Amino acid sequence: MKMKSDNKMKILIENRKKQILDAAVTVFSKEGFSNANTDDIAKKAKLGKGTIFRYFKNKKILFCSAVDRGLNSLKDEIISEVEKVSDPLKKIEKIVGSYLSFFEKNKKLIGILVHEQSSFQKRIASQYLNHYYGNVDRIKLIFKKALSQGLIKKMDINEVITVLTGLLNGIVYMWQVEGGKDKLTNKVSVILEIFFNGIIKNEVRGKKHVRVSV
Amino acid sequence: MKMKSDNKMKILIENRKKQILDAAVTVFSKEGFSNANTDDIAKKAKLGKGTIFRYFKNKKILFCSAVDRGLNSLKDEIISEVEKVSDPLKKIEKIVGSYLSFFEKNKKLIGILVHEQSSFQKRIASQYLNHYYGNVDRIKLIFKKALSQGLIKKMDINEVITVLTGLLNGIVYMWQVEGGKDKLTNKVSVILEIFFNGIIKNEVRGKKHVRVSV
DNA sequence: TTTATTGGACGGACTGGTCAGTCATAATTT
DNA sequence: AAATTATGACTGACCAGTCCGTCCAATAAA
Repeated sequence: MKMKSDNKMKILIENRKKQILDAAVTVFSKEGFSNANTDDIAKKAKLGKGTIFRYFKNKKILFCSAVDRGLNSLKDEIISEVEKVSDPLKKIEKIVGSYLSFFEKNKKLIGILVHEQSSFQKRIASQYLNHYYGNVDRIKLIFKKALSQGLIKKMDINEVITVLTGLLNGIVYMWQVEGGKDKLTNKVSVILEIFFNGIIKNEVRGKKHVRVSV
Repeated sequence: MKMKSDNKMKILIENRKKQILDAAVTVFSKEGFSNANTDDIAKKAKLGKGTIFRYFKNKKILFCSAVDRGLNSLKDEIISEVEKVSDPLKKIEKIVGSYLSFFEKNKKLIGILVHEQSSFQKRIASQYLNHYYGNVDRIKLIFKKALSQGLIKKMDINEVITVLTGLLNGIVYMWQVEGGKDKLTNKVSVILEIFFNGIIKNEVRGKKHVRVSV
């Protein structure tokens, strides 16, 4: 029985998988899940179609692997940026900055994440929300610290985080819909200015009273 | 030669179309464009498949018609709410409130709008952005007035609007992903508080300086 | 009023094309 | 030469859109 050393083996397999995932990301991003066809992915990866299915049991698993790889690297990047500073407000700045910078560098992923929601509502519940709430827990700690240090107003932290994450997702999404022309990271300063200080003039603040009638 | 009066005819056709669109919205929302099959839509509409295609040339046109109907009624609803008040800040409140309230009432549409982006990148450019920017122009006027009345800080209005619309889209989207449990309109007050006043405590404002490093 | 005629609305079986996934064979590695 | 890895033609399922037969309601004829 011939056998490569387990180690060498694993590296080879990982390389092949990476090669396939890279092709898959490109095609899925352009075509969406249903429209993408596996022949195209194989062609793009310069492999036979059979090979694709040797490494990923089926199209769905291939797609989900691409999503997971993306979400994990997003998480890693945010964490490593946030750790660079200690002040809670600075950490929030880092979250916003690294989130936008990540998607600027990984534009193709945006399409894929949208498609995931579109094609696998079920999976969302488990996988995406896990990723998402994994991050949210970490973010929550940062806000709690900001609150205890008296930096931010007394507000429901969960609601504030919903607004921030919704805001980030929305901006990234719209940027991509509009064609991703200008730099996404240009928007960091406006986002932070509004999120931290709001749009209302200081002189006016308090005079006008926000009362909502839906 | 027999012929119903043109008028009666038109009403009949409109009813039929509405019946089909309602079924289509349900199925497309649940399944997405590619996954939805026209047999199911026909069944849901209690019509034969042939009939569906008598009223809508093909699946794509049926889908787009559903999107258009939705976007138009969203636009109508926002405009009618905004017209009820004259103060620019109150108008902004109305935009936020009616936007969320619309999607709370038309939850199925959220899925469909996501799918549109997912399935018809090309069409987005024309149809959706038309709708979108049609609204944006109207919103821009409101912000300009707020600015000229000295209510809001001197900021790039386009950027502010990007943030607001991104924020709204993002919140609606996330709400739906999470299952649309609690009332979406509950979030109006936090959104406005943050958008108008920011999260930072007044005492702290200005001391801490926002400086972004991406 | 009753019966015949007819145009067009409707249904759903059918078709032609597409594509995920398989498998028998070929190539390559050990 | 044995074992492992790669390949791409093939197949069976699926589904948008068609097409022809049925049915009904409105008019005309009796």
